[in-house]
Amino acid sequence: MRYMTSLRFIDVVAREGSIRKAADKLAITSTALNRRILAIEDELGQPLFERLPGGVRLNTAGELFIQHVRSQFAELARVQSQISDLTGIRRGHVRIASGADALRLFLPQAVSQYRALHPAVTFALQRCYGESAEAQLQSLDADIALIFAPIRAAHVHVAATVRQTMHCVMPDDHPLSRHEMIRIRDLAGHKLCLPTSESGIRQLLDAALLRRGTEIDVVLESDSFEFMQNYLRFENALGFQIPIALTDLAEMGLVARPLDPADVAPGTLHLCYLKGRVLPVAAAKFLDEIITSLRDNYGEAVDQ
Amino acid sequence: MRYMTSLRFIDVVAREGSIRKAADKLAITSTALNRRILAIEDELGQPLFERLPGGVRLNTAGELFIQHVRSQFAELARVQSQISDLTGIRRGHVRIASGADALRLFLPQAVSQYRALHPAVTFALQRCYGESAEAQLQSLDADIALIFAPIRAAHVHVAATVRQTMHCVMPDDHPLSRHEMIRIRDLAGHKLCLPTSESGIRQLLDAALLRRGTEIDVVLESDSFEFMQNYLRFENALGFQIPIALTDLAEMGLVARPLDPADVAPGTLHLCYLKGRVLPVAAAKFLDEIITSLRDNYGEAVDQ
DNA sequence: TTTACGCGATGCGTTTTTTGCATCAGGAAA
DNA sequence: TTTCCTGATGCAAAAAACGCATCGCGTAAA
Repeated sequence: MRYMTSLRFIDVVAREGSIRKAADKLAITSTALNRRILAIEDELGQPLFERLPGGVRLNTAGELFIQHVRSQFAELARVQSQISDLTGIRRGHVRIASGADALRLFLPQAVSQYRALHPAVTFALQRCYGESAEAQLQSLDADIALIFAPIRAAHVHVAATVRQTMHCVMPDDHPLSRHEMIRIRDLAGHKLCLPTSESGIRQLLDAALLRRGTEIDVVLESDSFEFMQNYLRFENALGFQIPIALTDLAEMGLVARPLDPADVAPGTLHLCYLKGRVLPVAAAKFLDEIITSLRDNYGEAVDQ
Repeated sequence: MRYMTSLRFIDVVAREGSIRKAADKLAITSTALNRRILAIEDELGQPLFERLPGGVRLNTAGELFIQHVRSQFAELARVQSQISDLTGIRRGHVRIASGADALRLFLPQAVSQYRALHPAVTFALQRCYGESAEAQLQSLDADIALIFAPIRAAHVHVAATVRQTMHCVMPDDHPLSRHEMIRIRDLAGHKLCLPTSESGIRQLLDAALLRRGTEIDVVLESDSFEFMQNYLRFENALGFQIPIALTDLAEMGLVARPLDPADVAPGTLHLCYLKGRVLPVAAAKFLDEIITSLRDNYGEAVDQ
């Protein structure tokens, strides 16, 4: 919307930390941008940015204002989406922050299914870990977050949760594949591939290993599930996954076996949005779809 | 704020129901205003107003949008107020919708007291009855409402309540002035001045009179408490008031006597704001002041 | 210490946008 | 039918935004 130009500009300047860089990004000259900002500061009666030798930075007033600006954008998107819905055509843009787990199979399916019904709705999917997902919800850069990690922030509303039992992934001829359920002590002596320490899976495993005092042999660490899953085929090693991320195992000659919940506490997948926020129609309806889908596919999704 | 010009214009057009009238009010030509509206409708992708032969009227999309626009104004005011507070000087504008009761003495005192501490805060006081007060909260034309009537709307948050026992006001030489407490049946045979039927006082009285089946002699009806109070001095009649509106009785040769609560149920004065709204600093702090003051002066104010 | 570089601020001429005037088209009421 | 109101539109003038060149200032490299 045209009348929000100045606000959009201010947002970019705040993100870039520099008027000149923001001007480049916005394809205008720095002088024009600078004057817009001066004009708004003038209207507000006080500066929003402190001028540093290397650029600008929001001051306290600026922090308050930028929060307001971002909520205005989110609100406008919501109203536009609501208005579009009046005509019968659902429009909108849904921004999702998700861990790599759900990005593998669950979200691609869910999004394509939704887009089949509502082709005018577009999506943006951002891969990220727990804390940054919460940050993105708060800065209104994401509408919905789906993360496998404990929720720390009080300003996040959890719309649904799903228990996920940790699974061990291995080539189907791996010795451990004969076990129906795997104990932590069984891992000793085997080669392990682990996600990096930001991952919720890794954190649960680390906690379990520490508790049991098991010595393990980590041969590979990666933040890419896809890489690890492919890697298992070449080196006869063990990977770890939660059910929502399990995909294409049979085709790749892999199998998954649950870890004994007594050893590794099942983690919880959280579906969240910013507390107090009214989501745009498109996002709200998509959220409903995911909740249903989680419940259908993984059992005990809990509306909250 | 300059960037909100178009939104302000749309708001006025919606209120006036006519582009030309709105243009007059805004001191621009109707063509300029018309084009701004067409531009916004164009950007939104659909009209906000239906064109009638006698003007324009919001359509469904317009209703949604205008609500968004008004909440943006309220939000901006809140942020501005919050920013001003950072500098130590509290600025802002507080809009209060109140019944005539509290406008007599309580609010004048409260406002002047607050302005003595914060001279940069300005006030607007709108006299109105229960339902319209609720409407003004919802349309964001008022920040705070103080009304002596039941709260009907679910979207209103009650910040505090005060019980108010109905009082009978009369010249100090009136025969009933010898009673410590007045029963409904005592009113028979006396001349009564009653508020109009929109008033909460009148509604409580009507209910009581109906229940007791008392025949009364209404000689005067008015929506002006000041007029009625002055009138009592000339015709030896009875008026009705709640404690918060009692003022200057002795100087005017008047006395007040409580009506028996068994006859006339005590009413409740409600201090409210729109549910879910975050008030500007100035309004929020003033609200706190009023709550304290109500509690100190009228006892049992209940924070909710 | 000097020099060079990057930053935001500002004066001035140019371009784009907005506004006002005159006018049109169409419905409602006299 | 006539009159009066409404919103919409073409065109010229006024206003705002923009880009260029340049300034002052602080940091960092020479």
